[in-house]
Amino acid sequence: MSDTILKPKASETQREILIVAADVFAAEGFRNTDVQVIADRAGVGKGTVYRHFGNKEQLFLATAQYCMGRLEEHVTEQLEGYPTAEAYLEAHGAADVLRLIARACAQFYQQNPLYLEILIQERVEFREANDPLQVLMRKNTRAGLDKLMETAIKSGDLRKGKVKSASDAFGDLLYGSLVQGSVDGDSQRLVQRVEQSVELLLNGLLASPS
Amino acid sequence: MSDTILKPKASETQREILIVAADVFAAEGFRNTDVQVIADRAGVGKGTVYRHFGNKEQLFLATAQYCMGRLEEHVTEQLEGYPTAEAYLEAHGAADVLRLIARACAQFYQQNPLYLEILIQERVEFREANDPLQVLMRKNTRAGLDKLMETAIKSGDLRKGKVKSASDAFGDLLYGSLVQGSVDGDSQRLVQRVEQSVELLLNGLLASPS
Amino acid sequence: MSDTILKPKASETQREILIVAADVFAAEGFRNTDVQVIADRAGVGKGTVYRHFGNKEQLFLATAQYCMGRLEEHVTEQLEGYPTAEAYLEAHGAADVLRLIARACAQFYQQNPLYLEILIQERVEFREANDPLQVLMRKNTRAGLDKLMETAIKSGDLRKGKVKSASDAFGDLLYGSLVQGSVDGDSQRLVQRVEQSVELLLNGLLASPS
Amino acid sequence: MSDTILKPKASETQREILIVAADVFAAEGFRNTDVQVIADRAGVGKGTVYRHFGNKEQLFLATAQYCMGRLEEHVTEQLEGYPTAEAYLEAHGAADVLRLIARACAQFYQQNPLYLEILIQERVEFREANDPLQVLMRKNTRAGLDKLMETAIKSGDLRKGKVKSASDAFGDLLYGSLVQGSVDGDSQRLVQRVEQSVELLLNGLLASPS
DNA sequence: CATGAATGAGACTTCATTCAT
DNA sequence: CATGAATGAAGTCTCATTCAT
Repeated sequence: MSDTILKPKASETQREILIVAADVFAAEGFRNTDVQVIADRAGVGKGTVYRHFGNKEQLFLATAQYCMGRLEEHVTEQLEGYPTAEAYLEAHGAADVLRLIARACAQFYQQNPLYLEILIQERVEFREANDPLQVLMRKNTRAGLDKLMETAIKSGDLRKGKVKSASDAFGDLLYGSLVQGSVDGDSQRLVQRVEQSVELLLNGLLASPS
Repeated sequence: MSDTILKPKASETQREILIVAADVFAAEGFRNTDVQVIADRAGVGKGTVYRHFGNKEQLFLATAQYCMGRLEEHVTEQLEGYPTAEAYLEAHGAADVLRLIARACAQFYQQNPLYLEILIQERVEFREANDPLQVLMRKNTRAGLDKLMETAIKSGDLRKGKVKSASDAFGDLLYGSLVQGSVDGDSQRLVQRVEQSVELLLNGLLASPS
Repeated sequence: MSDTILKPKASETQREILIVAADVFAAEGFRNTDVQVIADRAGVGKGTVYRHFGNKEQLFLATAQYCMGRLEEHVTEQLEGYPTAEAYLEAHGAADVLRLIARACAQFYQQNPLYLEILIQERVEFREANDPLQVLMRKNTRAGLDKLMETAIKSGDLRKGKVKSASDAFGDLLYGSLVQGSVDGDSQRLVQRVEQSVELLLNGLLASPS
Repeated sequence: MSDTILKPKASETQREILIVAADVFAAEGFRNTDVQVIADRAGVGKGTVYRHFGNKEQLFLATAQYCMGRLEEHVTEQLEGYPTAEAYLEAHGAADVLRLIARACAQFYQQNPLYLEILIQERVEFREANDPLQVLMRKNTRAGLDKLMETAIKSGDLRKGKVKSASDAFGDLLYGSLVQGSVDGDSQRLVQRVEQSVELLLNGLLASPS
């Protein structure tokens, strides 16, 4: 009300709502979720939720964004002090940086299985939206991944070929492993599954590559 | 009144409803879909839909099953006369059978993009059901895939390693490519994307595999 | 189809339907009852039910009439050979004929508790109908009861007073005992309860009647 | 906006809904009643009705409870200043207290004929519920009635006999008279009918009691 | 700014009734 | 005469959103 500093009051409330919303959306699904439930668990009035996020859809998008942010933080933390994945690449080579990224994602979702639901649901519910979050996120993430692959191909670490195809293959394998891994119920072994899949992608399935 | 054959009327009606339902569910999403719309587009009363399928959920599950069946048919058709993928494997080797399966799936979903939505939605809406269709399908599909991989590893076509991991990697890459490929909007190039990804998985990303 | 005698075929089917209908209506209530269930349990098509009884309401009314008929039969059987209650009255006096009627009704509903539900439901569902069955039945039953009371008063068995009041009191006590007795759950002791109540009505509650 | 007292708003709205609901349920019957109609006549949205009462069944039960409460109030008012029926008994004797109770009930339902329908319907629709309102009410009402009868028997006012039987007879006669009295259409003479029936029960039908 | 009572459009589902076979 | 698939009106209940306090 009269904070001289920077009234983190509002954003504090927003954070709490988002944390609760992530749980509820993940557990119930977007359509199934009753905004009243989120308000109740967050200890605020339903009107407050609407005041902060406008409507249910924007609340979900904000929730997804929050989850993505948490994932990014976690991946960055795993870089062992290197400021960027690019820097890590130069130091440890292409294979290790891809291993690290994949493992970091798997760890995050193994620890926060519900957040994976958010990722999947956004795909279903907002596929037609002009700027579904994932598409936006992908532009960033993909740009980074493409640059990484490009560097790794130029350095000779990776086989020559289209950068885009390599990024696609890595990204799709990772996405597929995370989603299917969580479906198969062994969300406890998500890291292991992803690590093994990435290893196979790196080295190839064939005994005698062409 | 003057049908040559004797009324396969009931199952005929069911098929028509399922075909319409696949379109509507895919276009609108499960929760967004109004059963009335399916009934209207199928040219039947709403009660007829409920008479045949019990409720909206079972209608969706039947729709998903129908889509899966169509996919299986398509894949089988691609086997160039071989009765099973196993037979194809013996004749053409592991690499080609995996290429064929992946390409067949990609072709199918490139031709029927909406059916991919059904696949994805089932994952979201019925993740908690005891026997979501996908889980059941996976048991079959996976059993076949595992057997294929096992044979291919024993024959020396594929690198030695866990059968399960190879199946996971191939399945996850395929699933991820299909889903992400459709998201990225180039559902027109789904086949191309999947082919390139599978090629990379077969031969490995690394220039010098370990 | 070519019975020389009197094709009880149709009425046979009707009887079966009515017997089933009585059970279902009693168990589920009129509004809750699905005609399909009656058709199924009776082993006939739903169309057959409608062919015989026109609509659900008429089916219920026919069912109620059937139950009333069964009750009348039972009461008549209890008259120990006397053709009418009137005849029984002359032979045994007013007290015994009232006891007999009450006991016979109680016996019937104790043996067929479900039929009591039919009685009660008709009151609720068709209270506004021009000729609810009960009203019609009452005209007959009441006419008989009134005549009985009139005779008994003239003979000096019963206290002088309005015939109508005596009939009302007896009928209301009987109706109330049956309904409340079934509610209280001791439908096993319906006979006992009715007998005791009738006894009290006959002799009065007061130690010193005015 | 300028109410003198501070919004008993919620319970006020509830009361209004209940009053309307009593009318509609009584006039249409439970199954026949459309909640929308109640909402419209009460001048509120349908959601408001559901917000306050949960579902149609609970709304009906609340309505029945409200009616019972009104009846109790009315009976109490008739006690001419005596705090309880027990007190009235001591002052005026058994016969008069029973007359008073019966007359009070008859008066109430003669003035509010629709409420009688509620009483009857609850019996039909909720006969299987664990705690249909009537059963609960009966426990209270019956406990009071039993105590009254017990006192009256001990005092010598009433004939010796089972307390339970006396209560049953009085209660059943009253219930039967009210229900049948309303059926017979002379709801205008309900009081008269009940008074005469009770008089007969008190003094007995027989000219020469045993 | 927060609240939560009120709202009403919207969706699922049931079932009495019909009618072509 | 019997059948049961088809129909669609009708009714219950939910929940996103608003707004007066």
